[in-house]
Amino acid sequence: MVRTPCCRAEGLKKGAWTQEEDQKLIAYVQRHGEGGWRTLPDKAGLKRCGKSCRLRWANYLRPDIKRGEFSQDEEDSIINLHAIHGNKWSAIARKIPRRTDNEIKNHWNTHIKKCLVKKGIDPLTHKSLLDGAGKSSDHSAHPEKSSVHDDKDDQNSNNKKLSGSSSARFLNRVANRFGHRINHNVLSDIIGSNGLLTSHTTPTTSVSECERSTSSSSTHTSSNLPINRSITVDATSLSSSTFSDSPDPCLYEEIVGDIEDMTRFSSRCLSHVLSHEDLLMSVESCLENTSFMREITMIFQEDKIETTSFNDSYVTPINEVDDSCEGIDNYFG
DNA sequence: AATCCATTCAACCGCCTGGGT
DNA sequence: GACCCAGGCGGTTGAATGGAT
Repeated sequence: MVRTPCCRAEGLKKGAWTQEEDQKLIAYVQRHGEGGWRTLPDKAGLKRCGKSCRLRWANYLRPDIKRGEFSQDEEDSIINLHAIHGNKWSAIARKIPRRTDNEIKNHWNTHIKKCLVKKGIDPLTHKSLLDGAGKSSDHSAHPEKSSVHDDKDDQNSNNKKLSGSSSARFLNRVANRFGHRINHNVLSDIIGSNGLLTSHTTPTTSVSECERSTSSSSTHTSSNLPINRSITVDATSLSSSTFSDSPDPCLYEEIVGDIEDMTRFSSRCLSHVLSHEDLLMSVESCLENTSFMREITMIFQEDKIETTSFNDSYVTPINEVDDSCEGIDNYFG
């Protein structure tokens, strides 16, 4: 059977919508509601593709759409959400009231991206472009400008200790996933550490500042590590096709039960990972564009684990690594 | 005034996903 | 399970616009 095309090619209008077309579409949707886009053009007397109608309505004609310039708060939110979701514009749009994904996407590409670059921040990874310099990205220089995930209270409340067993479980899963790519000794050393970990969340770079000032960026500095790094987890942009192997059923229940601990652990652990030059070399391909973190997040997603708490702590500053993570610290010297 | 160039953003395109059968 | 369909999504395009020369 031949699949019917989404719209008849012949006689369909393209390009900018006229006022008359808009009125027809608005009138039809108001009368019949949204949906049935494929048949809508005929019924509404429009010579447009159904997709085009849906897009026009969703991005322009819907009454609850706010147009015009983005506020500082909105831009901040977009940057923060982009750090979490990546280019998942619809996911971002859902959290920015009255803005469409298309509008946000455009604004990102035309304004925000440039601002971040101007500030020396990689818009893809949200990491400093001046990686290794550790100078202009001193977070402490602009503590008041940290608008994202600046939840110290959460930090405190999350500061409960991790059991070594949950750490091991998590890393077992990580090892299963990445064993083919990462030196096994590294992970086994970490697993063997049974390190007690605490969570740390940190603010990311202020978004709104980019337009006001380009004098400095506000990522984190480490007093004891040469390179400033923050970890950005793109939880939703992960492709489910990344992994073909199924979750380990033996570990599943325990992992679900320990998710909070594990998210904290993974965040801390990977801070170490990302802060260590030698390991960086060995897993260079994994770390490209923080794909390593993304894929680890994927483990949680695959297990249908609520990622809220993980997202809340998606950035972990290197300088907040505490001494309780003995095994990892020992490994990294 | 004419031309060129950069920027913006509405709209399009192709692919993917989920639901129904 | 295979297939179809509708809707949704992200990337890209290109017309419109404005500034620079």
